[in-house]
Amino acid sequence: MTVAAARIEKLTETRQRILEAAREAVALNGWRNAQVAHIAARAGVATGTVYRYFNSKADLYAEVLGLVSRREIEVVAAVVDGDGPAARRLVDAIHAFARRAMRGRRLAYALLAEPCEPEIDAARLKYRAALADQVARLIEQGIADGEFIEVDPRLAASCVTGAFMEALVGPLAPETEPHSRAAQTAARNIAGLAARMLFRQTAPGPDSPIGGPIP
Amino acid sequence: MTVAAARIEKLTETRQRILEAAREAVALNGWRNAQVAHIAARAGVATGTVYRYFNSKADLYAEVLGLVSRREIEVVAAVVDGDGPAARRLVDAIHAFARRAMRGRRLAYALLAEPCEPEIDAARLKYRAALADQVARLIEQGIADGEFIEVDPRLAASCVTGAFMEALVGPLAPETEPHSRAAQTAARNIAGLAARMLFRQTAPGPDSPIGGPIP
DNA sequence: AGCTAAAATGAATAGTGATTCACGATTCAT
DNA sequence: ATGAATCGTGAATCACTATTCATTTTAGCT
Repeated sequence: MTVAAARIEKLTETRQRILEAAREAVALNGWRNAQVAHIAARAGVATGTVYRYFNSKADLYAEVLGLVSRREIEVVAAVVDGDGPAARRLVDAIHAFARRAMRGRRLAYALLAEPCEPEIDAARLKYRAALADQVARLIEQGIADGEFIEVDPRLAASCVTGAFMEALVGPLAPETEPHSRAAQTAARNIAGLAARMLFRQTAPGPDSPIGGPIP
Repeated sequence: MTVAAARIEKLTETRQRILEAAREAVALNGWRNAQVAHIAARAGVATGTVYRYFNSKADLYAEVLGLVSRREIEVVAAVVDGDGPAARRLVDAIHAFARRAMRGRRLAYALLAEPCEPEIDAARLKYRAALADQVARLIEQGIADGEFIEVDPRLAASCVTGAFMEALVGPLAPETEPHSRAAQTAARNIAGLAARMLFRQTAPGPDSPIGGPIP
C-alpha cells in the first residue's frame, strides 16, 4: 500500500501546488493575472492539468478563497468568543483583522474589494457574509449586555464592516508600509472609530487608544 | 444658421440618446448588459455609431458615471455647505444620500459596489473619492468646531462612507421596498450610526432619530 | 520487457465582446 | 443640381481566455 499511498500523495501535492499558485498569483497582482494558463505555468503544469483537479476556474478560486478566508474568520471568531466587555472585544476583533489585512494588502484588496468576474465574486460574498456574521454576533451580545445602543444587529454589522473594510483596503485607502508606525496608528484608529458607532458612552475603556490626537 | 443649428442639435440628440441608453441599461441590470452592442440597439443606432461619438466604451461610461454622480455629489455638497452644527449636517448629508440611493438601488449598486471591468472602475473611483471628499470637508469643520473627536479627517471620511455605502448598497444589504417604512427607518438608522463614529458625546441633537428602538 | 490505465500535455476550439472600416446614405454650400 | 464632407451601418476583425480532447508520457504490474 505504500506505493499507492505515494501516488495519492503526489496527486494531492500537485493539487496543492495549483491552489498555492493561484493564491500567490492573486496576492501578487490581483485578479488581473488569475488566468488559468498563468496559474498552470506558475504551478509547473499544463493548462489542461488544472481541469483534472478542478471542474472550472470558478471552482478553483472558490476553494482558494475558502482556504484563505477560513483563517481570517477564525481569528476574528476567536476574539469575538473571548472574554471581556463586548466593546473591548469589538475593537480588538477589528484591530486583529486590520493588522492582518495590512500585511498581504494586495490579497486583502482582491478578497474584499477588487472587481472580478461574477462567478468568482459569488464565492467572495461568502467571506464577507461570514465576517459580517461574526460582527453581528458580537453586537448582539453587546446589546444584550447593555454596552451598545439598541439597533438592528445586522444593519449595524454592515456599517461596522463597511467602515473598516473601506478604510483598510478600499480603493481610496492610502498605501502604508505594513510595519510602519503610521500603519499601526491607522489600524488602531480604524478599529476605534468603527466600534465607536455602537458605544453607549463616548468614554472608552481605561487604556483604549480611541480618540487620541491626530497622528 | 438655423439649418446648421438643427444639424448640430440632431447630433447632440443622438449622443444624448446613447448616453441615456447606457444609463438605463446599467440602472436596469448593472454592468451585465453594458455591452456596446446592447447600448447601441437600445439607443436605436448601429454599434459602429457609438464609436462616432465616443472613443471607447470606457469613455462612454466615464461620461455616464460623471453625469449621474455629479447630481448626487451636488446634493451632498449642498447639505455639507448648509447651516447648523456639523453633527447635524453629517447625519443629514448621509440621510439625503441614503434616501436617493434607495430609489435607483440597482444603479447605486452598480455605481458604488458592483464589480466591473477595471477601465470603467477607474471612472467609478472618482465618484467615491468625490463623495469621501465632501465628507472629509465636513469632518474637518466638525473637528474645528469641537463637535467631533480629533482624528485624521481622511481616515474618518473613509470609515463613514464605507459604513453607509456598505449598509446601503453593499452586496449583503437587504432588499427593501424604496418607499416602505422599513426602508425609511433603515436610512435613518444608517445615517445615525455612521455619524455616531465621530460624535464627542452620545446624546444627539434635540429631535434626532439616532439610537431609537429596534424597528 | 511488454502491457495497461492513469495522468499530463498543449494545440485547437469556442464563446464573448470591443473595435474597425469599407461602403452607402445624407446633408449642405455652392 | 452637384460633389465634398459628414454620418450611419453592421459585418468582419481582433483580442482574450476558458475549456476540451486527441495524443503522449508515466508508473505500476505481471
